[in-house]
Amino acid sequence: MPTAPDISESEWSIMEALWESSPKTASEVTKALRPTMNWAENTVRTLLTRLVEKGALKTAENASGTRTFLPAVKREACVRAESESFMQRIFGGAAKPLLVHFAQNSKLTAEEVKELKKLLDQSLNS
Amino acid sequence: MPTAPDISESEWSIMEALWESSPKTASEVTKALRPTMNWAENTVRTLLTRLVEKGALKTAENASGTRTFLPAVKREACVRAESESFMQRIFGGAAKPLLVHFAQNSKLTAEEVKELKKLLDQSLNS
DNA sequence: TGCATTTCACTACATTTGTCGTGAAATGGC
DNA sequence: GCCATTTCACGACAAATGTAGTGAAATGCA
Repeated sequence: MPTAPDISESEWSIMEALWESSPKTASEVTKALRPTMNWAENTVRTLLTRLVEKGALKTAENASGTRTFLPAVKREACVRAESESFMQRIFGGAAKPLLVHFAQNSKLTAEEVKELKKLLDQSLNS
Repeated sequence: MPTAPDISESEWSIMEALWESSPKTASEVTKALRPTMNWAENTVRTLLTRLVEKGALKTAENASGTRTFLPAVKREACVRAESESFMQRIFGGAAKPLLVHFAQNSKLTAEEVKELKKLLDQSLNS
């Protein structure tokens, strides 16, 4: 399994677009992101290139001979890596204070609370 | 209240040392961090200076005329800001998937689970 | 088949971050 | 009062990030 590479904030947007649906050409990625990030196509291309260098994306030829991009690492793995590093940085690596923080600072519906409590229980006898 | 400034990873270590106990002189901070980060004193001084520029730290003279540093922003505020930005970046701003992720990926004791469930309940009728 | 458009590989350039080094200025001891 | 030590203010410099621009090459269409 490929170790999740270090993905910067802008790069993360690119990854999201491709995790959501891939493969995509550079201009398709640009279009997909157009509503949120108003990036020039070259900006997107630069980020795509860097992500390929980092091993976060792979490329493939599509029918019309142009290049397409697709994830080389699973979103879940990257989320885990980022989460781990965040927890390390801000909460000294401890899950509990982190969970306390978000439990206290989020407004959740009764439904969500029920669901989370169930998950917490399951995390015990597994 | 001062908006929490953007604090980088290395800078965060400095802040922790000062949140934990302040004021401290530059060399005191260096010594405090020595076990973990093996930074040259000048490195620490640079980070201290940058943090003062960013408004994250204030300075004061101590008895012996040398400068001491102390936080200008509360840890809780910075934690909140970092957490918010992390949640935004990785979980699209939604607390539930974040909590789900950490609930599933952490090994918690029965005690901690109980405590967290209580907090979740409280987050409802508040 | 010649031109307009798209794609790409390079280069660029300002900021931020991580890590110090230098050299002057201030201080504490003797 | 003089020297060794500390403290600081600045400058330095490479890597990572954000955000493109240029110019050549490939393609699609009239």
